[in-house]
Amino acid sequence: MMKSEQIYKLIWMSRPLMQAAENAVELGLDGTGLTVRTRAVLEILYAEDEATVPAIAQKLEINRQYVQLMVNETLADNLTVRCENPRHKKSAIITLTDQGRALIKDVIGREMSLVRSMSAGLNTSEVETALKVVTALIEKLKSNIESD
Amino acid sequence: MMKSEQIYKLIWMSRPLMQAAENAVELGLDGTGLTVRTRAVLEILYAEDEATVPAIAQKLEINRQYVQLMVNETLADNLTVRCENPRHKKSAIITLTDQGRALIKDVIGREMSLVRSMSAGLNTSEVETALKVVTALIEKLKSNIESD
DNA sequence: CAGTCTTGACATTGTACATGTCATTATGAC
DNA sequence: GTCATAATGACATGTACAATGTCAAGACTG
Repeated sequence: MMKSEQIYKLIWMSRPLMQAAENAVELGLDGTGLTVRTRAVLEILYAEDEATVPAIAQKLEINRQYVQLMVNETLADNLTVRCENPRHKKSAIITLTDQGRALIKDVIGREMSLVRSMSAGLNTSEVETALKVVTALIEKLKSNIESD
Repeated sequence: MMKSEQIYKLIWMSRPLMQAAENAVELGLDGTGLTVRTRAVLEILYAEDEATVPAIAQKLEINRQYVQLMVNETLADNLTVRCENPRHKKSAIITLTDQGRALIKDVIGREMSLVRSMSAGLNTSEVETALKVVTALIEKLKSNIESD
């Protein structure tokens, strides 16, 4: 098979991969009250410590209005709180509550141990290469779209 | 970075990859009247020559009712036709019309040439490895889900 | 302080499906 | 053949994940 055919195939495998990944994540979220999307919000806050709604939207590359809805859910569930923003009185800084931090930490921990159990049969350099190739493909696809 | 962290990262890159890929495909579909989904139907028919609606649904791993809608669209646009099925009078075999075949051939051809232009900087063995790793991950994720 | 941006809130719309139901055949077991 | 069961197409309804538009309040810039 030619290289370009393999790349083509690889690109189209992104959908099954994503579906399988999200199904697996969803399973791990069972009982937590989280969805894949609210989980994504908590994950960002866990990594960044704090962020405004528009900042989260930029990270997730989806629009701020929808992120606002997701954040409002996490606020209602007491997983996050609004803190005063010294730079902008109307735009609150969102941070995790202790409860939220514990929850996302637990979720990510369980996901990581699942991944570890899947890592048998794959060696480090192969994974590294795969990561590099996929990163490059995303870059190339995006730049192709913008160049129109 | 540890191997499992890299795998974790790779898995989560499937969404941006898929989005970038579908955006690129959508761009290539501009003016054809096709959507990413009807394109998928035509692609299967191009590869398989013929298929019933339930068979297409199985390939796409989505439910037959939705596939029926997509197929009906392609029938309305004269890209496919219903042929008699000797094995089942009610379930027509769907095949491409000459118009449909020419269209999907052209679309795939343009996609392939785009991929070729992106393949610089990636060598064959790297792509091969990436394909192998991603395939393995999909397998592992799916079997994990089923084992519950 | 006038004009422009940013943010949050809310309403509307769209896409991509899943699910349920029904009538119409088909098929397989007897 | 007959009868139970399954497969198919058609249609209705529901849902998750958003995009888009609009507005008012507040913030920032010159």
